[in-house]
Amino acid sequence: MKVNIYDIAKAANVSIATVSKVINNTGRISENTRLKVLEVINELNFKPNIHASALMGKNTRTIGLLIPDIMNPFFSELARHIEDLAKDVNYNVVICNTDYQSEKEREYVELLIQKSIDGFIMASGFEDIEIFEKIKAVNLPVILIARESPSDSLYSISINDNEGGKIGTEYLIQEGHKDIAIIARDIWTNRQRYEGHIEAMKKHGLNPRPEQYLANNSSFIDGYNSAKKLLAETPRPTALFAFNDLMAAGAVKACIEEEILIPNEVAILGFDNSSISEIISPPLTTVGQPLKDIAKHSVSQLIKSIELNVSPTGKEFLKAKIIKRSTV
Amino acid sequence: MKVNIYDIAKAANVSIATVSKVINNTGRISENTRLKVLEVINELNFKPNIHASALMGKNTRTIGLLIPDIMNPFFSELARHIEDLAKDVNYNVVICNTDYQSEKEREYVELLIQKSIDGFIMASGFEDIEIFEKIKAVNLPVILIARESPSDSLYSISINDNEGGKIGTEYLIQEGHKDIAIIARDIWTNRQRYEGHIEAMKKHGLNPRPEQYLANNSSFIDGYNSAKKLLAETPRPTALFAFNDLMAAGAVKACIEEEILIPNEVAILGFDNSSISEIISPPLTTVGQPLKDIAKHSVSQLIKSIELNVSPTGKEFLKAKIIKRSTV
DNA sequence: GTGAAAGCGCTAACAG
DNA sequence: CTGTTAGCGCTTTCAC
Repeated sequence: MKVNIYDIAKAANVSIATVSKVINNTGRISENTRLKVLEVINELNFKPNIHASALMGKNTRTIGLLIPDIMNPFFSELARHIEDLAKDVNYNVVICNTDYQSEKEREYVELLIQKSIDGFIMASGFEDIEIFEKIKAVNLPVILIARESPSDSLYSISINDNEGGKIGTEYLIQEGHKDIAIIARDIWTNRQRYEGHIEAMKKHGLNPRPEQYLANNSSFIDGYNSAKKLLAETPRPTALFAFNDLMAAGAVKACIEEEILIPNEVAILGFDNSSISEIISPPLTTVGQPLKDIAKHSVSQLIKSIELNVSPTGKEFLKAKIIKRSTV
Repeated sequence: MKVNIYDIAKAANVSIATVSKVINNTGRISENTRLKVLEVINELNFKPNIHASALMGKNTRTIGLLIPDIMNPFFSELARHIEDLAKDVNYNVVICNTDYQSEKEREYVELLIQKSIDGFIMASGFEDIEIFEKIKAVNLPVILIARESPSDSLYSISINDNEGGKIGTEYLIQEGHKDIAIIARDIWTNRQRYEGHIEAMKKHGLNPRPEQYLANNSSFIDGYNSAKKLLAETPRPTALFAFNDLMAAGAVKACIEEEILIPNEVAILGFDNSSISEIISPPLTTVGQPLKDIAKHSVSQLIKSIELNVSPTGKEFLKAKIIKRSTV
């Protein structure tokens, strides 16, 4: 029922080696037999068994995408673009939700290595560097995205998070805000952004607030809860800078509930420029990440690494910029 | 470097056949050697090569998930739950975005069949039934979700869309609305919902509006555009029933822009009860689909089919129900 | 209970 | 240019 390379060889009156060669475009084959074989392949609708070639060390044409949570619109957009791009070059992507948990990151990496996928695109927290050793050990390329590489031997493509925190804060200051509260959880990228925030505040002679990470998680409800706390404080901060759009959306909701006018009574600045920022009302002013570019660079870089069998290294930084809408 | 079954056999002083048996819990093995082998496996951190077993016809422990668009929160939630559930039983899921295009559906199915994944969960449009024949031909189980099975030989788990359209409309009527406009695009599920809507309208002696499918797509912006058109009509409909939450969110935005009060001047009813419905303001009243249950049933059913090698058939219907929030 | 050996479908020397 | 052959790492009879 399932047709294999022997069936093709027989039908084309050649050996399986010849068939293999035309499939892979290797060796030297006369145009005549090449055409003949191709014709038979087409006729019998033959698709080479990927597991057999994988056994021989060939690519599986699937890549792994590790993200914290596909329900966060920033990551679902990223995933969408990556999947589209991968499909264009005939790769599949298996998606893994890590919730920023090292344990899950480890499990997924091991599972995917066992399946000998061709490479990783990773957008999780990765506090645990040991994970990367595992991947290096099997010589698989990995691209870190939306998070600067923690090591020189890893290729990363992301914005400069420190600068992101800085330009967001500068913009808020420029709009007249002096008392800015941060809404975020404690993960690597946020620590960078926070530092940028502090630097900007100091540069302008302003005092950063003492609390740093009010939330234990990064979703809508965490943003909402953090904002509720912040809005109850006296003096009330005049601006809320959330380190992702989902949390910013939660803050917007908190303000609406408390009947606090945005942006007049409190300004809200998000981060990411994910689809949610245009969906909510008022639409969110946010520090935009070049999502599409991140996706594009990461898959083209990864595919290149896979097919040329080289390991990319270095850090690539893309520009974040303020996307002005209605909440600041 | 990579340890294989021979290494284990040698280290445990048994044959590879024995090792294979303890891995797969097949045949008869004395407790002693079983323990011994297990110990060695652990020590050497041996993971059987999946491609080799796949070649022998075993499972690959990966399933395919075909959805229209991961950026739609309904599907990203679905995907998240499915992925979590799959991970619990050590399965990976490869996600494919079809945009409701038969062409893409076909390509993905062929690609995934070639990779001999173990089964499909499909939530796309599938106007083209021929796709299912392809899957049947290789004897792979498939679960249709969020879309009633078009054929008796396919297992589907979904709400009854006709009823969903009906209860949404009934609710709107009960709240005093007589002029209800539909916001949707022309796909199978929406046709069912639309029929339910018509039936409910007629039952109450009301005239359904003539336009059916204003949108060519199902996203936020399509909902927004459709709503803009509808809001400009005279007489203006008093209620907008969008067939997904994202479009409903677009309608909400359109109303806010036009300074039309929700729900006093126009009511908006969504469909799905996806996360977006709580994020926007005012929060969306919607026809809720039991997303988690759909996810749970579909993966448990699929895994069962895979491991018992049976093909599920029949249609399973879950209940949709009105989730009251603030837009009606 | 355990092992020898055949073979899953393919690739890659190597020989001709 | 083409074919023979030896594996890749595993499962599965079938003897013992």
